[in-house]
Amino acid sequence: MGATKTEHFTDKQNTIATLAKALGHPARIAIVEYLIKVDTCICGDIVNELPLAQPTVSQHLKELKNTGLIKGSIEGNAICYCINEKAIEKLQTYFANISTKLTKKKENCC
Amino acid sequence: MGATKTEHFTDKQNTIATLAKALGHPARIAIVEYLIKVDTCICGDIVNELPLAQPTVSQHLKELKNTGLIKGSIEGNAICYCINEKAIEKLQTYFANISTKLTKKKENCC
DNA sequence: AATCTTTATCGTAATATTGCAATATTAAAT
DNA sequence: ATTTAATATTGCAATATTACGATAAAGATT
Repeated sequence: MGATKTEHFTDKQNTIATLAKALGHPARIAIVEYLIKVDTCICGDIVNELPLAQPTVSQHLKELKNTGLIKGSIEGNAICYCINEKAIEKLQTYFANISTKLTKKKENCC
Repeated sequence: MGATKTEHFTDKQNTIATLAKALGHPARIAIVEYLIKVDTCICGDIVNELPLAQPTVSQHLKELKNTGLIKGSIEGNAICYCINEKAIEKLQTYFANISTKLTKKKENCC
């Protein structure tokens, strides 16, 4: 035990959960926010932006990349990371949808 | 080590990360979706809706409650759970905001 | 070629999460 | 008062996550 039982849930549920999980750490939120702030892909100084050791940052970047939230391409001896807009859009759409459903909710609630 | 270093990040970053983390499991996504689907707070059969043992579900519900994503009130010998719209709204607003920022992005990107 | 810079990987320790059986709790029903 | 039903808590095993020092890899600079 200890491993998530993904097989019992729908693909969509697993996808959203995976994306949410990837953003479930303040460092990774900070990375995503930084990439949006700099508004470009010419990066290479993400480590200096975070209050964590370089291997830790590298690990968080890897995780964001694995879930598809960011993209990275080699650019000389630096690596150019940037947001994957499609992944963010998935989350945006998801929460917009359930938010809409909630506003249509009857008032028979606590 | 092993514990998240929340103290180095902003309150907002920690808040969003906590909410995202709570939704970072398909079972908890399924619970939230179910609560939205039934469109009411008269609950009491969440356990039967999920492919997990009762203690496991109870644990997931506790986690959602701790992060403020759902509310629960005792109603006889059943417990009435429902969505906390404000928490969902926080996420919705957050992703809508960064999504907007992304569309305004220059095209100097990979 | 030797060195510097940047990022990744390995190894490891500390902590957290997931899942469930067993048990407890609490209120309703008999 | 006993039983039933619904949910919570405890205890524990398996696994995952977080963090970082040490080291490796690879292109840039000198």
